[in-house]
Amino acid sequence: MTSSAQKPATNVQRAIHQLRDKIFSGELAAGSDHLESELAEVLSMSRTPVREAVLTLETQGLLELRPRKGVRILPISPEDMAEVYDVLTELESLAAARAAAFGYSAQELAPLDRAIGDMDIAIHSSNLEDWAEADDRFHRELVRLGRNSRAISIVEMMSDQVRRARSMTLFMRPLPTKSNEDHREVFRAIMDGDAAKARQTHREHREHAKQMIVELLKRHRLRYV
Amino acid sequence: MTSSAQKPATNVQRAIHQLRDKIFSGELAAGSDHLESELAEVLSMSRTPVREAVLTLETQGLLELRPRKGVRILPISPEDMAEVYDVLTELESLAAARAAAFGYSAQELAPLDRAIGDMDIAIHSSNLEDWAEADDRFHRELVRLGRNSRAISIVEMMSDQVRRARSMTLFMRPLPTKSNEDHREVFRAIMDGDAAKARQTHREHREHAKQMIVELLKRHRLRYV
DNA sequence: GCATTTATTTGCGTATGCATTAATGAATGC
DNA sequence: GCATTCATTAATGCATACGCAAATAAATGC
Repeated sequence: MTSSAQKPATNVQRAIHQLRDKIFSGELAAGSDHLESELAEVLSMSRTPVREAVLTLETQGLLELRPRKGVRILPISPEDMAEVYDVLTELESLAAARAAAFGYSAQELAPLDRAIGDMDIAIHSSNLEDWAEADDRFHRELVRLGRNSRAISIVEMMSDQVRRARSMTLFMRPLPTKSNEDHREVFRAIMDGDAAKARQTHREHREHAKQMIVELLKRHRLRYV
Repeated sequence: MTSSAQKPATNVQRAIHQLRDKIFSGELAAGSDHLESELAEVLSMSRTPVREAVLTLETQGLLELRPRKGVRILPISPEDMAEVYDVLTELESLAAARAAAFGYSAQELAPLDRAIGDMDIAIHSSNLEDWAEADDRFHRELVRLGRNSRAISIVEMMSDQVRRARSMTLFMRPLPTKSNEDHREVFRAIMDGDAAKARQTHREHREHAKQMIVELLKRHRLRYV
């Protein structure tokens, strides 16, 4: 569920996909270094497509190329996460405002509503994985409704980082009950076509989330690094 | 002045640099298609580094890879520019707010002030190129002061697009006298540490700019495409 | 022993060649 | 004359090979 989908036709795409999976699963641990040739062997293809994949992943902020020292899977510091969240906050809030302004029908907003419902269910059954999945869905759908392809792809990149950080800290966080009230409020503002409120409400929601996860990451770092 | 700087050590970097220049100068025209081998010949290097450069430029939104049809230099539609400006607006406004909150000293804000002064001078001598250069400088410095490396690099990409659009429409626009009043107001808010005002003022500034350039692009398209 | 120089290894950047497959044009049937 | 199939062309995706330069190890001088 971590990366997009389909059957990758080319080796470069396969490499991107598989490397992403390995990064998200932790098989390629944050902070670890890997030679191009090593990755090529693991993926059983030549260095060429691996190199190209790695270049792409570098621009996506998942890893870093350090000539002669291999590619380094980027760790996520609290400072990084603060940056990521600030960017996310701005672009998602923009999307919320625009979504409200577009005046979508209830039907068009159904996926959003459904995601909120699913989060409720997950919270009641204390299923954090399900909650995280539905939360992702909510945010992705929200940005999609903002209809800005550049914002969409930037947010996607930032969300990747959030997902990585969350996977390290999911077990540490309290049940996000308050969070879903926020979602409902954003949803209502969009339904009502209140752009300013949608923007502001969502901004506050993300600012809380930021504070929390940055805090968790700091604690996490203290314990493990 | 279009791309960053230094002496590129590797061919990939040279390729990126030179291709960027050719795109910005119009030597590689928006909408035109080019084979990898063709570009390789022009840059007098093999296809390998060109391919890698092209992959990078694709993620930067300057061109598009269309297998078997060559790489297409992306044209800039008014719709694209609206997207670009919306993203820019959010991230720059964030930077303005943060800059204000950081409480920079007058000395630290000097480059900003200088850029504003240079714009004044350029406007009085009706030198649009100089004005554009100083305007870029102002915005780049502003974002830098926001101290968010992700926002900085995203804004850089978006600014590239703006610069391309501007180079097509610079001669069509009125002298941006009002624009510099905006800059001054943003500057003052930052000096005063008024984050909310800095954010809001800058947002409005960018929204005006967006409206104007999108309008110009529409006219431009009508005339030339 | 320690520092400095020299030798060796090895990873990367780039060039080159080939197989695949999409696009183009020719040829055939209707 | 038009559509469909087949052959041809050619651009790409990838594998492979190689030289260079950085990093490491070895050797030499002190």
